Parts: sequence; C-alpha cells; structure tokens
Amino acid sequence: MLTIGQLAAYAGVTVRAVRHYHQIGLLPEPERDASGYRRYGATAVVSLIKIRTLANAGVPLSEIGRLLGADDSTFAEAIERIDGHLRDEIGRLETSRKQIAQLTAGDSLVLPVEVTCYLDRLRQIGASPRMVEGERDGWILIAARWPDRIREWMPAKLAELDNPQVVRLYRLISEILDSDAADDPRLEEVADIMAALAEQAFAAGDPDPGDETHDDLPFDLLDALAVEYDPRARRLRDLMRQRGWARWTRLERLTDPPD
Amino acid sequence: MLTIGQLAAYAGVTVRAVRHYHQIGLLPEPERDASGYRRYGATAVVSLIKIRTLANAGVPLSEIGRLLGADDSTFAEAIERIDGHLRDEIGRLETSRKQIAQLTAGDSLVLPVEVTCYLDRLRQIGASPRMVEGERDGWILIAARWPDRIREWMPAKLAELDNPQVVRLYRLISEILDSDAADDPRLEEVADIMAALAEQAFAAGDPDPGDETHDDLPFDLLDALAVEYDPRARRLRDLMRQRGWARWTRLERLTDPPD
DNA sequence: CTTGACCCTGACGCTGCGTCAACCCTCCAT
DNA sequence: ATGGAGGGTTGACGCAGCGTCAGGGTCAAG
Repeated sequence: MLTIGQLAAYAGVTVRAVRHYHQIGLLPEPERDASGYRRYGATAVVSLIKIRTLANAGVPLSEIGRLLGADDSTFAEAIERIDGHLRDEIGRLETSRKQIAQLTAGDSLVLPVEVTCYLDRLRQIGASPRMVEGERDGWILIAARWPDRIREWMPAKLAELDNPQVVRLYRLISEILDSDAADDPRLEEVADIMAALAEQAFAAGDPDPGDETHDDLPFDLLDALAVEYDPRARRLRDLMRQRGWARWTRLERLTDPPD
Repeated sequence: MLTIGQLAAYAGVTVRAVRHYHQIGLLPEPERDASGYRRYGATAVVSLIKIRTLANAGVPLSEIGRLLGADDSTFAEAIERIDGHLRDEIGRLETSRKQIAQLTAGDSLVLPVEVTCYLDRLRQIGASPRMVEGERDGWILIAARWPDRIREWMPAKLAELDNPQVVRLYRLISEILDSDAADDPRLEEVADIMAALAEQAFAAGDPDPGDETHDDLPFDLLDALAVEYDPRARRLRDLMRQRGWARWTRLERLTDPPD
C-alpha cells in the first residue's frame, strides 16, 4: 500500500496533481488508513500512469475520463479531434512567433516597412522626434483601418517629401512643437503652406481616399489625435477653415465656406 | 470622443477586453461623460492598437506595460525572451502531437511496441482477454519504472512463449481466471509449473533484473496488482512460498525456506 | 521529546478574458 | 409620452491545471 507521495513519485507527477485528479473525479478516491491517509494499491498506479500518458500527449483532463473507457473507434475519433486542436494551437503560436520576430522596437512595432521608411525620411529632412512620433501614431490609426491599402498610398507620400514646400512645412511644425509659445505666429505660415499644397493637389485631381472609403472616423481620430498631442492644433484647424479646408491632418478636402 | 464599444470595434477587440486592460492598469481609465460612460480620445485608440499588436504576437499582458515604455535594447531583449517561451511551448505541443499520433487505442496506449507484440503473442497462444489485460497493466508498471530498459527484456520474454510449459501455464491461469471457483485445484498445477520454470531459469544462471536494479517496489506492486485483479492470487503466492519462491509474478527469486 | 518529513483540508492565485446578472442611459418609432 | 432595442455601468463567477500557502495532524528516527 502506497501513500499519495509514493504513488505520485512512481507515476512521476506531483502530489497536488493526484489530489486534483481526485477532485475532478478522474481518479477514484482510495480507502483511507486509520489516520485518514489515502492508501493506494497497484491498480491506482496503473490508472494514474494511463492518465498522465494521455495528459502528456495534450489530451484535456475532461476528455481523459471518457477516453479511458472508450472503445477503439471512439478513441481514434477523439484522438483525431484533439490532434486538430493541437495543430490549431501550434499554428497560432507559430504566427505569434513570426509576428514577434518582426517586432523590432520603435516604429516598426505596428507599422509596415513602407511607413517606417517614410518616417525615417521625415527624420532626414529635419522633422523633430516629437513630430515623427505624432506622425507615427497617425499612421497607426490609418493602418488599423486599412491594413492592406496603406502600402499603395506610401509611394505618393514619400514622393511628397521631395517637394521643398512640404519640407519647409514639416520643419516649421517641428519648430512650433518644440517651442512653448501659446499662440505661435508661425502657425499662420503653416496654414498658408498647407492651403497652398491642398490647392495644388486638388488642381492636380489627386484621388481622395476619403471619398473611396467613405469612412470619416479615422480622419476625425487623426484630427483629435493632433489636438491631444498639442492643443495648438485646434488653432491651426481654425486657420485652415478660414482658408476653406477641413480635415487638415492627413488629407485635405474642399468644403463650403466656413462658419 | 468614442464610447468603449466604438473604441473596441476600431481596434478589433471586445469591450470586455478593453475593460480588462483597464482593470490590470494596462490602458489608463479615460474621463467619464455626464452619464458615467467612458469616453476615449485618439491616443487611447493608438495605445489599444499597440497593446493588441503585442498581445497578438504572444506577449503576455503583464509584459506589455513595461515593453511599451522600454528603450530599444530592453525591448529587443524582452522579445528574445518571449520568443524563447514561444519556442518552448511549440516544442511541447509538437511532442504532444507526436505522442498522440502514436496513441492508438488499447494496449499501445502506454506501452512500447515490443510489449504489445508480446501481448499479441499471448493472445495467440490462447491467453484469455482478462489474462492479457492483467499482463498489460503489469507491463505498464514495469515500463513506468524502466522505460528504457524494457525493450532489452522483451526478446527473452517472447522466446519464453515458445516453451510448451509456459504456454500451458498461461492457458491454465486463463482458465482459472475465467472460472469462479473460490479455490481452484488447478492452482497447485500452476504453482508446480512456475516452480519448475523458476528452477530451470535459476540453473541456467539467468540474470535477475531485480538484483541489478535493486528496487523492490515495482515487484511488490506487481504482486499487489495480481491480488487486486483476482484474490486467489494470494493463495498462489502461498503455494509458491511453500516451494521456495517469492515474488512470483514477474521474476522469481530464491529465498530461504518459508515460514 | 523533539525534529523533519509526510499527510490532511481549504482556499486563493494564475491568464485573458467570456458570460451572466441587474441595472442605467439614449435614441428612435409609435 | 411611452416602450423597446441597443448601447453603457459594476460585480461576480467560470475556464484548465495545477502551484502554493495556511493551519493543522501523523509517523519514524535520533
């Protein structure tokens, strides 16, 4: 007659596990000796080994009970099912591994490589870290909404950075972000440049992604994001409204005369 | 300003998940509106997307908080560690899959193929199902103790089944098991055969695995197993003792004259 | 007699939420 | 004005498979 510790040691499991199997009815409670200790016979050892074998094979405890009493075809069927679960699980973990393999720190955390290139380029032309951070978060919002289409849009965005006006714009905004002036006069210049650029784009007949997707939410979020990053964005938005433009952050759109 | 449902939808998670992230402090609680509803801004959306990205990559929630605020090298280090965990997990599941692939129903559940062959052979020579079942469970106990060495022992055991005396022995025991007689007279014959076989083996100088391993517990368990399977085994053991043999089940051993 | 190694029951903890319950808020159609 | 649908709120339990106390009692040995 074995104590629970000896039983567990023989089967290579912990005492707690054995008690757990009792609790869930997987292994029957044995007789107790005079002092209330559980006393196990050889059949208990055999049962426990069978249980552990199935459990080690990844069979959930809840299935093991039925499985041990099942006939061969039921058993094979159940094995089939469990193998399916395991395959799924492995697949999930492997996609996880691929994902985290791509998670280098910084920008590429959530963004496709095209966007991180764009952000790097922004740094090159003199955008401040804070500016780039804001841009990155904006692109995160965009990427969440259109994960597939975002790659199409990047080449055009990247090309824009060759435009000296755009470069000047980003530098200006960077400077403003880094200053503490509550109402920076340079905001007017920023608005002028943005309006001019919007005018050019409109004249060139650029396709407006907002029209295609017909989903304002991401752009509302972009506006809100800018304001959360720097409250002076609100003032900039007003200046843009005066110039006949709304949704200034990512993509511009002609509107009726404001107010 | 978004409600919790809109926030969750944008990031592709459930409302419950968002509340969970609040609870564990991963996502800060936002302001409430007049009626107590949570109201989220754009930065919350960005944070939630970052969280989900890491979580989808298999990063435990408890790590995500630190990771989002970590510098690049800390981040890379953590990623390394998490990838290690994932690899381990995948490895475990894959061994599980291999294991259950080998789990055909019946005998081979816990036993190596050599043993199941032996059991099949037992059936061929006329051992009853009940007898074979008992043998199988005995081998399970052995296999649990010496999982590596058991393969060495099987050829000899298999060869034994060519001995007509051994065949007669198994058939006799099968018959007794299938009968209900409380004290079957054939037990005497069983004991005679077993004693004779033991004598031969001893004379041939068979190595006694019990001596090598110096671990009596498995053999005690085998004895106990037999008794639990059929109480008449106790009588058989006494008969064997009278003939100068102990530990009758698996391997015999000479002892001092009994009692 | 003490000490250390076991045994007992009962209960919480872990992970990442799903799923009630019981109630409040808002908006839209009647 | 009202009622119902479809949001939102907190609080709580449940899941798998045990690990890990807490607060006892028991056994074998020195």
